[in-house]
Amino acid sequence: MKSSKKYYKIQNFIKKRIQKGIYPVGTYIPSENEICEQFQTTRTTVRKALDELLKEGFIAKEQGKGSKVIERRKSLGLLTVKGFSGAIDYAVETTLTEKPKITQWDPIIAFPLTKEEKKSKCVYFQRVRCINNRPVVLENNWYALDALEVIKPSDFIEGSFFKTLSQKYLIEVMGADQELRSIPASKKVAKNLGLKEGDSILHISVRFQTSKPGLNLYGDLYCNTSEYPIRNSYYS
Amino acid sequence: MKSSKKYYKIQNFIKKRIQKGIYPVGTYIPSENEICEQFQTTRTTVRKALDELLKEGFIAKEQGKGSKVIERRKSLGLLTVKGFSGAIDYAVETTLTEKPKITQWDPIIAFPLTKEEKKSKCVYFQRVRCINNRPVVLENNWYALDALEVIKPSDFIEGSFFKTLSQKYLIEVMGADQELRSIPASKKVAKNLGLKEGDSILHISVRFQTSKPGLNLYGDLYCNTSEYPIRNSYYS
DNA sequence: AAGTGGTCTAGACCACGCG
DNA sequence: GCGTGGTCTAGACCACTTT
Repeated sequence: MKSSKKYYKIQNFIKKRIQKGIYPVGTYIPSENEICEQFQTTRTTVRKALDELLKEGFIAKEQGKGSKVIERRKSLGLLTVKGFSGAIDYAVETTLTEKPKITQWDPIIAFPLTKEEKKSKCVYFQRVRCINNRPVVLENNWYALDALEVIKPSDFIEGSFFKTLSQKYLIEVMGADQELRSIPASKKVAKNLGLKEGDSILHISVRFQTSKPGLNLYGDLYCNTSEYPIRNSYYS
Repeated sequence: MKSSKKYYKIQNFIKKRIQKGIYPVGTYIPSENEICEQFQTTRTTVRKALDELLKEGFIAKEQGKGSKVIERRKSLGLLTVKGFSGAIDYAVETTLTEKPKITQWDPIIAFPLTKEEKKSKCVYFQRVRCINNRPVVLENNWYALDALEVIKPSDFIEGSFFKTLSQKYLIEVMGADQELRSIPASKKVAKNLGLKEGDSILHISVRFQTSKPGLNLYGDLYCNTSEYPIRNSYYS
């Protein structure tokens, strides 16, 4: 039951300190030798722990210098607006257009809910992402109330739900499934995005899995891609 | 000057044998101890080599059994038609509508070409992907002639360019960048996909990076997502 | 020169799958 | 019981960055 692996303990110890901001982004964590001493172990074990943190995207290793805390990579493959996390940065502003509230599950959700989720009420909120003061993405989100309390509007960190999860609840996004469709805009969505009814927009249904058992975040996004395409990257 | 790392040699040795089919998919590669003996080294080094192959998606480890050769994961995040690599499998048939031929670079390519690519002529081909005999995706592809000879139509393995690259040339796809836009169908594209002009379709611009230096594959895809959405998944 | 991470050795014991 | 991969020890030397 208890994972008594030494490298796992080290890995979690450091991860928690990163999440809590004790090792802030951009700084270096203690050297491998220092960690060895602290945990009374050998470099092989410490390196295994750091390798895991590397895979999870918490640190980057720099030979001759140390292991640097990095911004966790873009919520793991979340499709991003072009430039959002790239070199040419557009200023993306997020507005909370519907504050988190308890409601029923919306049948529009494209993924099957778990038994536990079906039994639970859900929390819903809506955001609009703007670039240059023009709305580009309309985003609806749901999660199970049984898995996480209703988040307060003031808790959104820079409009980001994931940053809130990570920094306030120590929960990380572990993976995502997405479905993409090109559709004509409905009257309602068109109004929200400043478009005409029938204009081509991108509809994304997404399910994010988190490190907290039972907590999935479901999303329903409408994107105006005419000016800012949606982009994503992969590497191995 | 020791030219290369031991684990790297082992890694490449095994990778080549997998690519060549000496270790077919589904079989087990030699045990760690056997590899140790063969290369006169220790398990630490062998395990480092196997860890790399694991990351690259060539093998899966099974405790108590061995390391099994697996189907390389879905071209690394290539967006796939729903069900294509999932449980409910649609039969996707690929038709080569334009055979590979030497031509000029098309300005529609959404990514900047490298200096070497600009100097080179390029190879172009076009395919249509059908489900239930109905066209769903129209796909244009380009690559630099200087980086790879003109591939023969008969060399396409199950309509797949990537399988051809892997099995015939031992080249693997290492990563991809994509841009997605929702657009109204042009007359030409509409005709190819059996749609009306102006219908909403998904336009994907993609650049695949390969393990062969200088070889990138550029793609320009038009997808009818009304019936079969495009899907992708991530995990960490 | 000192400190960091990268590679490697030569062992050990454990957990798991299977006959 | 045996072979497999998983974890771990206690060292060594190298390549790289900084002082």
